[in-house]
Amino acid sequence: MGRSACCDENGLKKGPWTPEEDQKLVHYIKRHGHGSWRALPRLAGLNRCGKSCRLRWTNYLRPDIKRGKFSQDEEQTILHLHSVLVNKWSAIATHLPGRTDNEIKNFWNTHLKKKLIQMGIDPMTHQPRTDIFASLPQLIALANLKELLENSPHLFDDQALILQAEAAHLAKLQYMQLLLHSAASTTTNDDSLSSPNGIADMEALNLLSSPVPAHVKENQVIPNSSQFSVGNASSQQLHHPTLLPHLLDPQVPFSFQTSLNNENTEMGNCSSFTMLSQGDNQTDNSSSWLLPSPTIPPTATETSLSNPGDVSSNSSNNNGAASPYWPELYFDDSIMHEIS
DNA sequence: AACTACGCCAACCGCCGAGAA
DNA sequence: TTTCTCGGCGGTTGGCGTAGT
Repeated sequence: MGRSACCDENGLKKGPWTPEEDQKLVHYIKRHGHGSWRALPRLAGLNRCGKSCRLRWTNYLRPDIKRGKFSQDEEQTILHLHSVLVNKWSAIATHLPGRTDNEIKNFWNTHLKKKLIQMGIDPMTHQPRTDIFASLPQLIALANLKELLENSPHLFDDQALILQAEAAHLAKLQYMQLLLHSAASTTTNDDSLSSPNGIADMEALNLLSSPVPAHVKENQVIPNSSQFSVGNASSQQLHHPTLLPHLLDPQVPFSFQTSLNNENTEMGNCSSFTMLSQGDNQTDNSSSWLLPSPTIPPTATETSLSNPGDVSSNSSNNNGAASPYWPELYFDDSIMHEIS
């Protein structure tokens, strides 16, 4: 059970491989096979440890390695396999010919994990996150409306909507207050920020400062409208990954269009507005958000004393008990069906 | 143009299990 | 049974390139 001795040897070269070293390694393995990795460096004339040679060969020099960007199919495969196998990179790699475990691991850590976090999905469980951070992306999207309205007032003709965006912005501030309160009460005896979820939470916190994408201000339009509403108690809660990127991904342009078809809901009067996709000029099958009219916000004291669990329990409650002042997004069942 | 921050990814580190001595 | 070597694995690091200021 001892440690590999080769790593402890002194005088062996480390760091990036030179083309000459690559050539020596490839030439030797093509002629003799790798055989014993421990003996290989000496036989091949390399001043490296066997482990370094093995990694260089398996991760880079092997002739059957596929390089370049991951395809959509490969990405889906990784997501699926990771939901089953978790961080068993070598096992995942066996299902992706030409890809190494190292390459898949890097791709996961630099792309897919962040993508899932932005969608409000726990990258370890592949389930919607149920803690207070789970609804953060939605909240940010709402809060950013305020900036959108401020920067592009000509896009909107609904004074009530402006008030509602102001309310969403206030909610963002209160949410941050809650987070600070939560952090302050846990720093002394809690290592949540160093836990896997803590890291995700830190990344989620970074999203708080995400700006309104520039193209939004330019009133661009994107394909395929998406409809969802805010605060409609009878609708299905939004934890669907398909639409959030439209709100969060700067690569996905979108714009808004308001209309004054106020509706009475359990949340009070709602104004709808539409998220338009590129090339979508019609409003009959376009999509609307229903923003609840502002209500009296909880006081700072009430907010800071709130149990974060209350927020998440609201989030998981489809019976409409959610506080109107914690912005929550809901899908109508028909829309969920359309998406799926 | 210079500096900084950030993302990407090749390579390393340290642990583990299998199997040989 | 114990000890040791080896190959394999997942986590982490550090250097490089690029975007932003």
